Amino acid sequence: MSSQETPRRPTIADVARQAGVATSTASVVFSGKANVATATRERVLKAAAELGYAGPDPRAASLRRGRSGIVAVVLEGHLRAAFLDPVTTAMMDGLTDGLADLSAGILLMRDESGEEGPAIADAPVDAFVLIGCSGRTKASLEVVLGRGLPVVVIEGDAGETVPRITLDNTEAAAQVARHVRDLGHQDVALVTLPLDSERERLPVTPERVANATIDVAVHRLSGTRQVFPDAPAISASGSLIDEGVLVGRMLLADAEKRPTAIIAQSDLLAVGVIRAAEELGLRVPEDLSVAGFDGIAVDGLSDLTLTTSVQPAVEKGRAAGEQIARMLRGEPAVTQHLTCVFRAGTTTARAPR
Amino acid sequence: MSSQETPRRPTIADVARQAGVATSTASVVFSGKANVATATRERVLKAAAELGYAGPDPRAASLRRGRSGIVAVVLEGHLRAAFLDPVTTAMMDGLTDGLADLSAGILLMRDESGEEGPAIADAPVDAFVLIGCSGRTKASLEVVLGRGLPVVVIEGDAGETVPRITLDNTEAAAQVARHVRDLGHQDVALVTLPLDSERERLPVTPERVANATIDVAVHRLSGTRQVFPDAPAISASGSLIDEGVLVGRMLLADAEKRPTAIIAQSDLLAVGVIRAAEELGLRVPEDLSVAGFDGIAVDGLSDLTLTTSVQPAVEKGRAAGEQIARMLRGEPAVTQHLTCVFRAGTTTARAPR
DNA sequence: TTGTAGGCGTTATCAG
DNA sequence: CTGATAACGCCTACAA
Repeated sequence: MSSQETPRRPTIADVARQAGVATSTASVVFSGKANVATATRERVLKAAAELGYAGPDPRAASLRRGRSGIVAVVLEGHLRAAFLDPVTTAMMDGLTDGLADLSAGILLMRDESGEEGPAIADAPVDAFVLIGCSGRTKASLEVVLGRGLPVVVIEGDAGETVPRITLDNTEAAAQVARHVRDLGHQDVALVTLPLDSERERLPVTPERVANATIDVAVHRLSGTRQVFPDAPAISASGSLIDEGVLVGRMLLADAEKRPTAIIAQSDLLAVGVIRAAEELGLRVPEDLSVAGFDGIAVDGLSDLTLTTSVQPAVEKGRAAGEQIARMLRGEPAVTQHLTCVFRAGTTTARAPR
Repeated sequence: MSSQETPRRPTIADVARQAGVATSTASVVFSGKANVATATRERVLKAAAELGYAGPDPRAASLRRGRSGIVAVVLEGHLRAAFLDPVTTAMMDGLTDGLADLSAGILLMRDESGEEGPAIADAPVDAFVLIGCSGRTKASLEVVLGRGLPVVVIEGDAGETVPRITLDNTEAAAQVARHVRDLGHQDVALVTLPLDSERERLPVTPERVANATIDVAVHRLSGTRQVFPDAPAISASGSLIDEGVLVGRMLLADAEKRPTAIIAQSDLLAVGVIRAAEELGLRVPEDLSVAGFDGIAVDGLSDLTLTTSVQPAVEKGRAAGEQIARMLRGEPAVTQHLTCVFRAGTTTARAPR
C-alpha cells in the first residue's frame, strides 16, 4: 500500500488528518486567531513537521481573506533611474515604515505604456502608490481606479478625488531664492530639473515652461521666479551630479557675465555645479554661491554644507503608507500637504562686489 | 425590484450571466486562451463594462494557476542602504530584464531577523532571489527552502545545493594588484569593504579577517594579498565616497610613510580616496596611484578614468533572473560563475621614485 | 464554439 | 475549545 505516489505538496487538510483534528483546528493553530489547547497545537505542529508542511499557502489565504498583503509602488521610467535618486529611495524607506502596521510587502512596478505585460492591470495587490503622476502615469491611474483599489498619489497631478501627498514646492523654492536675494545677489542663474519626458539640456524658455509636464520642476521654477523673474535658466536632463557639472560649465563659461549665485532644483545638481566651479578655480561660496533643493545627504561633498530646502522625503513615503493603511481599514483617506524646511548652509554667502 | 443591494464587486460569473453566456466562456474571453466568436466576445466585454468588472481577480487566478507572477528579492539591511549602492541598482536592472519573459513583478523585502512581520515566510511569491547571503540571510534561506520555492543566491555562501551567481572576486582583485605591482609600486595600502555587520572603520587585522562574515570583502582582500601580503589595510564602514575620503585621509596622513598607491575594494571608495588626495595637494596619478573595483559609472569623477576591475553587475541580475525563469519552467538551474574584466584607467601610473 | 462541474487551499461562521 | 461546512473567484477538462 505504500506505493501511493504523492508528489504534491501537503495541504493543511493533510496535516489535520495526520494529527487527527479538523482542518479548521489546524488552520487556527497556524493563524493564531483563536486559542487552541496546548496539547492539540503540539500535535498539529508535529504532524506538520513530519509531512514537511511549511505553513498555509499564501495564495489560498489571499483569496480567502481578500487581501494579499502587497502594495504596489508604481514608478515612472526605468527602475534603475528611480533608485538612482536619493529622494526616491528615502521615500521608499518611509513607505516601508508607514506600511509597517500592515506588514505589507512592496511590489515595484513601472508604468510602461501597457502594450506588453499586463502588470498593473492584474497584479495581486491590495493598493497602489503612484509616484509623480505626469502624463502616462495618468493612464495608470485610470486602470487602478477601474480596479477599485485604494490608491495614493505622491506629488502628482491626479485631481481632487484622489488622495494625494503634496509638497509646497513653490513656496519652498521662493524661500531659497529670498535667502539668496537677501545676501545681495542680483546676477543669479538657475538649473532646473527636466521639464518633460524629453529631458533635454536646454535653456528654459517661456514656451518650454508652458508645455512642461513635470510639475515639480514647474512649481519650483515659479517659486524662484517670484524673486528672480528674469534669471536665466537651463534645464538639466536628470537629477545627477554629472548633469550639474555640465550645466554648471555652461552657466559659468563666460567669465564676463558670470552669475554670482546659482540656484539648482536638486542637491545633486547643486553639487555638480560646485564641482564645475571648482574646476574653473572659483571658490564656493566666496566667488560663487550655490543653493540646492531636497536636503538629502549628498555623498561626496566632504566639508561644505549645502544651502537648500529640506524636503520631508521619508515623511512623504510614510504619509502615503499611512493613508493606504487607513483606506484598507475602510477609513477615508485624506490628501496631505507637507512642507519643506529651509536650511542655510555654507555654500552661500554675501555677493562679491 | 431595483432595491437589490449588491455592494460586492462583480465576479466573472456575474458578467457571464449578464452577457447570457457560460462563465467558462467569459473566462476565456479574458484569458484569451481559446478562440471565441467575435460577437460573443463583444457581448461579454459589454457586460463587463456595464457591471464595472475590471478583469479576473488576480488572487483567485493565482490560486487556481498556482502562480502569482511575483518574485521576491531579499536584500540585506535597509532598502535605502541597498539602493545607495550602484552595483545593487545595476543588478536590479538586470534582474528586471532577466525576469522579463515571465513578466513577473518584483517584491522587495529585507531579511529582518523575523520577530515582527511574517514577511518572507508567507509572501505570495513564486520564487526568491537572495542577495549577499551572509549570516542572517542564511536564516532566510532556510525558510525559503522550507517552503520549497525556487531560489537563487547572488554572491553568497549558500552551499553547493543552491543555485548561485558568483563572481571571481579573488582573481579579479589579484589582477588589479598585479597591475599596480607591475607599475613598480611597493608601498601600497588597501581600503576594504566592511568585513562584518559591525561595519567599523578600523585597521584590518588577521583576527578581524578570520571573523569576517562578508565574503566579498574577504575574497577581494585575499586576492590582493596574494600580491601584497603585507600591505596595511583599513576597512571602511560602507561603500561610500565619503567613507573613502575618511579612510583616505587616515592612510595619507603621515607624509613620511605615505603609500605610493592605494587599492580600494570599490569604486566609490576609490573616488573618495582620490578626493582625499586632492585635499592634500597630491596629484593622481603622478603622486599617488588609486585603483578601485566594480567598474560602475561613478557620478562626479569628471575627467579621470578609474583603474578598476569591471564586474558584470547588470549581468549578475540578468543571470539570476534567467535561472529563476528556468526553475519555474521546471528545468534544473545551475550555478553561474561570472568574471570581472580588468580595466586600466588614468588613475594609476608608474611609481614615483 | 459553448456549457457543466469540480476543485485550487484556506479561513470564517456557527454549532456543539 | 473543537469540528463540520460553506464560500473565496476563477480555471480547465470534459461533454454537448
